Amino acid sequence: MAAPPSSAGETPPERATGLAERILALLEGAGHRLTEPRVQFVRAVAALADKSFTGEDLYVRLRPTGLGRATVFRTLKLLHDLGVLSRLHLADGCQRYIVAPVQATPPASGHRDRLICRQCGRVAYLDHCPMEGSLARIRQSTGYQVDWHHLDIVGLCADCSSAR
Amino acid sequence: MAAPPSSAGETPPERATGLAERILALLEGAGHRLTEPRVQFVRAVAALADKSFTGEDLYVRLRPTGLGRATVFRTLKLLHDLGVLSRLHLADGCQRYIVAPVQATPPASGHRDRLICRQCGRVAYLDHCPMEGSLARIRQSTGYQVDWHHLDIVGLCADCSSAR
DNA sequence: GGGGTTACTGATACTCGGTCTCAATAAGCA
DNA sequence: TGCTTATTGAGACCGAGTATCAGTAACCCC
Repeated sequence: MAAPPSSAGETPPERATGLAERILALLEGAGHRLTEPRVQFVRAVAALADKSFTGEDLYVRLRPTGLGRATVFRTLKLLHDLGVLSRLHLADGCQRYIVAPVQATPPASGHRDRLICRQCGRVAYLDHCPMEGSLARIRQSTGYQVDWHHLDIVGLCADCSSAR
Repeated sequence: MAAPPSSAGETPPERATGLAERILALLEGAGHRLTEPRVQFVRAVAALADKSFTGEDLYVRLRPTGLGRATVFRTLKLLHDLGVLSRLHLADGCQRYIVAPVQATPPASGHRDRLICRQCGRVAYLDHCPMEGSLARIRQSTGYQVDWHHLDIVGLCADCSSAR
């Protein structure tokens, strides 16, 4: 169920540029240097915003520019630590990354539940956590003290389901 | 957050034996041979019921009996295909297995949501999916056609939280 | 019980996704 | 300009799991 390799449906250039600039500013603000390989990496990530991708996807995409494998995974980890990227864990065990949503006021629980399109890899976020009302009930019925939960919802986005 | 290697809190021998017999019967019923290594494997799995474990955990546990690495992963896959085991995907990306709950009447949606204890690895199941009521709302607000979802809830089980 | 067929086994090499190490390079600052 | 240090790419390595293959043993028929 990997996203198709074509660039159809990719983030429009002007939006990607804005996002890349924001990520680069964040990187610089955190005291990291803005090197050429990093700028290329961030641009590639921004072009894939709204979609999920693996480290390998990015490496294949960036290899022609001379970027090394270690650098790709290192920068992936750096952006994840900075909160720019977040990890998805799909049912097949495959790990993918997505650009985390930029929010003025993050939800109190510190997480956002995601919808992933199994066709194009696009990701959407839920405004409200469907679990919110259930946690007290779960604690009562199971005795478990819930620390956090992880919810991934997989389906077809509006575009992909209307394209069928 | 790996489960402690001690055998404290393990499934009681008489329950584990009953479970092992049921799994072996299922294996035989599906046309597979009941070899000595398989019986040992199934016993080890049954002793870990209610808990989650990795392939490596099982291999380490069974290695003294002479069971090979390939056989452990092969049998893990076999039991997973038969529906005896199911896979967990934790937030750290680590994959674990658990003995799937044996039910007279499986839920209509064909899945069960799980609670995992981060201390002892024990797994509990929710009777009702907390997502049930939300799916229509999600479809309306996002346009996504939901195929399936994956929910893992992590916390402390009653025993572990009272032991603190 | 004997023999043939074939599922199953353990050893080992391999794959895949990711990390670690290290010497070379380049960004940033005095 | 020169120094310090973060960053880089190459490549070895790691952990979890899979594929291959020759040997073994379970099962079935006689």
